[in-house]
Amino acid sequence: MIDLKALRQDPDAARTSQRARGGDPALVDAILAADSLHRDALVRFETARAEQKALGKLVAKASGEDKRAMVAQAQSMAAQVKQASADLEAAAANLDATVEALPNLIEAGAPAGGEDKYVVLGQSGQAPDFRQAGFEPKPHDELGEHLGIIDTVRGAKVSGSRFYYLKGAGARLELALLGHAMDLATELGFTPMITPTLVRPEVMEGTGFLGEHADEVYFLPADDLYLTGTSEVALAGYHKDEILDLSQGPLRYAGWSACYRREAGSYGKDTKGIFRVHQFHKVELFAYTHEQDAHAEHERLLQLEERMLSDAAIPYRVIDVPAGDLGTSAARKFDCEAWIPSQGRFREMTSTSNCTTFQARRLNIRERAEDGATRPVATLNGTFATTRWLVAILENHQQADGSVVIPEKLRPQMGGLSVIEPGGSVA
RNA sequence: GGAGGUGUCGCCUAGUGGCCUAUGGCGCACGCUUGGAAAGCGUGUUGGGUGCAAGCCCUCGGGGGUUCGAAUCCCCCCACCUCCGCCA
Repeated sequence: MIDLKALRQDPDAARTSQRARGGDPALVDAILAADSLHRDALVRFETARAEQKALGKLVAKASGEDKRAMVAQAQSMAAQVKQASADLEAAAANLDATVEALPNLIEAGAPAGGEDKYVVLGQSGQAPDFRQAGFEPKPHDELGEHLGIIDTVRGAKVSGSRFYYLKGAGARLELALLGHAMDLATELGFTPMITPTLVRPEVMEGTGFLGEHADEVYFLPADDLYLTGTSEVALAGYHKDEILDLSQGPLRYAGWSACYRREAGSYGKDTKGIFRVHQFHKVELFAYTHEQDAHAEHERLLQLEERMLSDAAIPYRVIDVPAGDLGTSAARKFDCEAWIPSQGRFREMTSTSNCTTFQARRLNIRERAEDGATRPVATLNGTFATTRWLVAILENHQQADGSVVIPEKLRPQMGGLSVIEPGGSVA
């Protein structure tokens, strides 16, 4: 939800943002019109209600003939209030629906335009030169099968396509990766959290995942609960309807959870292996900050993601995601993309978004300003490690014989194992 | 899953249709007192929205309903507690 007050003061900023996203600037004028109608309806309702209250007090004191006359008067007043209330409700619903359609205002500096207008901000880590080593790199699914650590055939037998088993050293590698991510996040001042993955509709709605991502989401009608595609949902919902104290600095959480995605619009894309699956695990960083600190926090989240990618020895580049590809809540988004040797291109591993106050407004998460009034906080999120990273680790660290060297930082959590060999030891 | 109970302000609590503004206590804030403090005394104190402000509106777990008028009566939902059943 955008800031209506700011929109009234500077509608042009919103129009400009809409153009950068490839959206419709006329939406801004529709909101202003709906807002004005709502404000009028509010005044009418409040006036009628005040009158009714005053009259009620007189009725309470009156008796006999007086009272009967006044009750009659109060009855007609009640009808007026009812009408004003209905009008107000309609105006509010109309305003909500109109405002709902407007995505967050983009941050200055975000590239304008669609998906392909991304800007590469930097690159880090060395892509392995397999040609020089004298062999063709295998895709991760082949490596996984060869090593006996990824079983998509049985995954499909048991659960359908895009399901898999991680087995032996594969299971351990994921635990090591996510375990290391939790350790590092904790060391960096994030509170480790294991979050619910089933949430109520209002939480799903509030975090904005029922908008454009609605058909990506699993729903359990028997219980009226949604399966979350990221712990961002539970971490944002955590402080719903609360007034936070950020005087000691931002609230930072690292959420570990299973993630569920229907991948409805991706038939035929990334069908092999575990790159795009219905269920995976993820450690997500989440922060609540003052609105004015959000930009700095966003840069910090990006740095931390980069540090984690380095720990996992994954070569990557950073892109500034263009406005047209930001999603509803984000004002700015940076993705880290790993080099995937078998595909000869970079693929998304992390994504960090600055949602400014957009998400917090919907979820009614505020803080106390110096003058005692409340104001919305900013929320930010970023990927810290996921199952998908195994793809990058396996492919970039494969050797000619199909074995895979485990990144040094992950070895302690794998019992010191340094290489995954076919049918080899797990420890 | 079955039966019963509870939900009022930061905490405890009064309040079964109108009593000016939802009790009272604790806590908290400010003041008086004091060399300074404690105690004592006095004042203030549900929260939220909107407005420069005065003010106005909303708020008794949430949502509907009855009524001129609802914390109070009715319906639905939610959370918690007790007992029974089932279970990793």
